[in-house]
Amino acid sequence: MKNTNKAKPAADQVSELTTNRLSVYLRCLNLLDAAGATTVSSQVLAEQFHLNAAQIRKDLACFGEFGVRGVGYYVKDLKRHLRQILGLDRQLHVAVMGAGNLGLALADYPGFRQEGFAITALFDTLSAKVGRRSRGGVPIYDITELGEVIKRDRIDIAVIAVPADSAQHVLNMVVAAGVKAILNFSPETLDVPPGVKLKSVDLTVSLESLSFYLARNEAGDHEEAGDARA
Amino acid sequence: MKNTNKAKPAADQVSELTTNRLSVYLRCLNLLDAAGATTVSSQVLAEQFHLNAAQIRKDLACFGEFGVRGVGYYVKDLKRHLRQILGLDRQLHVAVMGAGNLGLALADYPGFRQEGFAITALFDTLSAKVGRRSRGGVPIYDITELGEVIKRDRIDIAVIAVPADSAQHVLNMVVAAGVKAILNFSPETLDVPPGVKLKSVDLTVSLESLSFYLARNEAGDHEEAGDARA
DNA sequence: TTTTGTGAACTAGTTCACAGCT
DNA sequence: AGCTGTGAACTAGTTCACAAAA
Repeated sequence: MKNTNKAKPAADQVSELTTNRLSVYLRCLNLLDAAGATTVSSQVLAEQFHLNAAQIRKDLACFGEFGVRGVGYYVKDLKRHLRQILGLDRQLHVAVMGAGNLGLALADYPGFRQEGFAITALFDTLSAKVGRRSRGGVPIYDITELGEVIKRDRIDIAVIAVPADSAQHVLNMVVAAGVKAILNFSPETLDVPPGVKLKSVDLTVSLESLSFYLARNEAGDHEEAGDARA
Repeated sequence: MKNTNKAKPAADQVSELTTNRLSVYLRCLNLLDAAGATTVSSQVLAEQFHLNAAQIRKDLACFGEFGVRGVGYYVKDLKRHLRQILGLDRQLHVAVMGAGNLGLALADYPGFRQEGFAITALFDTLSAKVGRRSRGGVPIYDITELGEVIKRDRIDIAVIAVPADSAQHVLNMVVAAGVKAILNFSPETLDVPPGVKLKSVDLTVSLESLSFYLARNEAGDHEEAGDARA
């Protein structure tokens, strides 16, 4: 019954919600480690962000038995395991498509570099931008050089930050160049071939959901906001 | 049983997943309207983005009966309803906290202006930035002017794009100034008082979930990628 | 006939509660 | 005693399938 050191049997079918939380756990462990903690219980971890202790244990249980009963989890140990599970134990190379405001900001975003991602290339079609660099020093290439640069820099992940009307076209290009994982910021429903993972961040949807909340709560403003019932 | 023209009985308890989809529906309807379509069925709408027709009907049913049996939905009509439900029938004022790369990019992001949001203020602590403007013309104020400007510009939504270590502090300030809805881009677990809505976009988590996918699929590369089983 | 609106069935995700290690 | 790992119970979300309306 002991798993023979690799991953657990059911590990193929891990939900996206779980993997997102693993990222969050890792971030918290980095903090705890920096603060000098050697062990942490799921209880304490759960209180930090507003989460349930059983959920944390279940999430981790998908990948092995990392805890020690009566003690909790060894911070450094669990950190290492999470990094390995998330594939952060080697450097991943990232390219950003579109050197507009958003593309340039993402290319220089410190949060990406921090966890071991290397953003090594920006792409654009505007010849005025090609050949220059982002403030942080990421070179801007012409989109026609895509295939070549992606091979050379061994790009693992492409970030799409181009206008909506060219998003699908650009996606097709990076897929053709062999990229298997894409983070999309354009507000479009994009099609990807099987075997390629697409994750979308929709900024407009996020803002509009706040607008929805405000519209609802102004209507029922006489009620105590936040948890009005019936 | 007919709802008396306003919202449906159970409309208070609408899930976030549903409201996010409403945004997406609206975007699609804008496209259809521009393309000259007068009606659309849930079936057709569902095929556009990869979604289920029953789900679209259920989502809409939370707010009323907008469809016509045998016909579908009148595009202009449904569009107007969705705009009203999402609170986009009036202009919402947005302030961006943090005039770094990301804050400046968000302040000028065209997708926000498009659906009727007005980004009217940026805030920062660096005196070198204060008094200047973003490329798109949004003025940068000192954070000490926060309360005053938020009142004057009637800010409805604050976007947090400051470094992680000052995120909670900045959040407290905008809440104290009376803002009831916050879009957070910092990678922190933030606390908000009841009655304030916080929505977080975590860029690092998004990238790391792609990393996880890649790590998994390289391990089992012999298998047909995308839906490998057992 | 076509397509909505919706109860019923199903699937996924979360929380509880406790046996079993340390 | 303390805390993990996990089946069982529960809750939320999705899809099916069909009666009722145009």
